[in-house]
Amino acid sequence: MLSIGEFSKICEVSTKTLRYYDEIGLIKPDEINPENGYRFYSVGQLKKMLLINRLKSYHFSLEDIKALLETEEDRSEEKLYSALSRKRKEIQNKLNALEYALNQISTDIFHFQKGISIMSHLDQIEVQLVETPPVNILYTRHLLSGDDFASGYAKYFSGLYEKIAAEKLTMLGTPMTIYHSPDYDPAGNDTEFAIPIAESVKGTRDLPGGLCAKSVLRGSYPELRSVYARLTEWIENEGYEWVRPPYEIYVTDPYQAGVSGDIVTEVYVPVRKKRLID
Amino acid sequence: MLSIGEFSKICEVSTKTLRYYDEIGLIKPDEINPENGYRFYSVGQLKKMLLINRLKSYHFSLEDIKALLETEEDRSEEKLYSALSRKRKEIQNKLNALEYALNQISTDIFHFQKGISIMSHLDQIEVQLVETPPVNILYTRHLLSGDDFASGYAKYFSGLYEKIAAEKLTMLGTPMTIYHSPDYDPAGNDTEFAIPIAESVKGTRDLPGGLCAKSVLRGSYPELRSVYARLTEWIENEGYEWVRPPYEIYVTDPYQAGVSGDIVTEVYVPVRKKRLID
DNA sequence: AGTTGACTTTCCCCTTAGGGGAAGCTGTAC
DNA sequence: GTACAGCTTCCCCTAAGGGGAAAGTCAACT
Repeated sequence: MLSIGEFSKICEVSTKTLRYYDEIGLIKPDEINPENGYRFYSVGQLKKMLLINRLKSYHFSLEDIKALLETEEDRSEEKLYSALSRKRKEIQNKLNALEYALNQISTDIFHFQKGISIMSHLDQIEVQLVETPPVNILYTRHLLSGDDFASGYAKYFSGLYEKIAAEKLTMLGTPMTIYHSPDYDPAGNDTEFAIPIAESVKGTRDLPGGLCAKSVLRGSYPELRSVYARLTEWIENEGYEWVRPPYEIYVTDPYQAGVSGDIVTEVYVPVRKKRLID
Repeated sequence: MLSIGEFSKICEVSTKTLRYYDEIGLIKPDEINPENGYRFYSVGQLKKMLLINRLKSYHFSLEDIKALLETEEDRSEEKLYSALSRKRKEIQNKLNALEYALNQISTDIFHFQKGISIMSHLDQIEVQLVETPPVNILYTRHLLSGDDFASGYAKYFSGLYEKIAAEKLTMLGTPMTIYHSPDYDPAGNDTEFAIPIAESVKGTRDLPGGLCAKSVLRGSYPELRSVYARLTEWIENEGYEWVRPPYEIYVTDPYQAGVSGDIVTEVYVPVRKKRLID
């Protein structure tokens, strides 16, 4: 039997943590002295504690770890296996995100050394005023949260493509997304996926044309925020105002373009001249 | 002027978040209608908000971001530059940790497919009972937290090496670490760095010899916990008990060995035969 | 036998960066 | 006039413990 201090030292887990794990039922000491309440752990529990530590290093939550460890013997192997496989994907995603951040911060540092201010790229974004024609679109509209944007994009557009193929419709342009939510909600945003087509069948609608402020982004999607910011600034400076939801046209298929610099996205904000208040 | 909803949509920041940032003083709306309390943001604030988002993606805390943005104009550039440089190192470290985790989880999954249980490597660790001679060590003892273990290791051992060189002392072995803390504390642990030498000068002491349970680790340091767990198990099974703090001997210099498999570490736990309670 | 210091116990408050939801007010579109 | 969308404040909740207080207990050393 090991006191909490000894157990703590061997596993490199603080006694605070051990008491907390006892409290939440993750790992309870094999024996508790009923007279003084002292916790005692068996050597057999060392292996369990190390497993907990390992799963923690894979970023499992304590709740998940508890559930995995409580699974009955006969099913535990496969359950752990599938959990690990899922976690590996998550780790890979985090790794990609960190690599993106590392790249960007390195670029920022490089720019600093050349005397370029950090947000100055925003002023370089060009805005045009264009008149767009109305267009008939095949659409599908869903609540979509920021996390599964990539998967939602893939799912809903491939649904539209299937329908186009099945009903032998005529595509007139590249896919686009229309943002209806009045504000940003991490839980989900009202998003319309659409493709311009020739035929007015069921599931299509008219996207009205009109005056738009337009910018073209050559780069990856996180940079879209800068484009919107610049468009908004331009719109205010030139005395226009937003009239309908903005939309994006994906000129290049993001699944075709490998390098992010190859991705071309057009951003449109429908506007009208603001009437001066007298 | 933009309402909180418009500002939220453009920057992809929830209105909850914007109110929170207002509350903590990170970014306050340029104008608040005194009659109804409605928040209004200027287009000029879009750039600031995007900068906040970017710094957030670099894992700066909101407090740090606030401090960076509040710095007076003339000093802000260099301050931001040094903060970015520090953060880049942090990101690199996180990236390395994630890569390690990805490697390990992949190994676990591979083992699963071959039917090898996840913690079974622990049972493979061999333990010997050895009699160690007393040895004279040059030492330095410090409180050291888990985070700066690597840097502390480098700092304190190079200090010892310098002294050995300066005083022309005779090294009798590779560096070692003795763990005095009775339990693990993330804030800092009582750790002694030592090198066996021939001369009994000031700054040396006698490390008593005696019976030890010993294991050899060929692998990276996170695996040490398994070694200690196995040693503890062995010690209890064989009827021994811990008598003094354990220590590790770094047979290979970790700065020389490139691949983690090349690193050899000996772990010693001083023990004595347990007297049976009659 | 007494005392000291190390070890353990419980208890309470604090952390980050907001999310969820209620209750109530306001602005605009029909 | 009346919906309803949008805005306000207010309060509670999160995950994984850390810090520290007050008090009880153990083992070792006088």
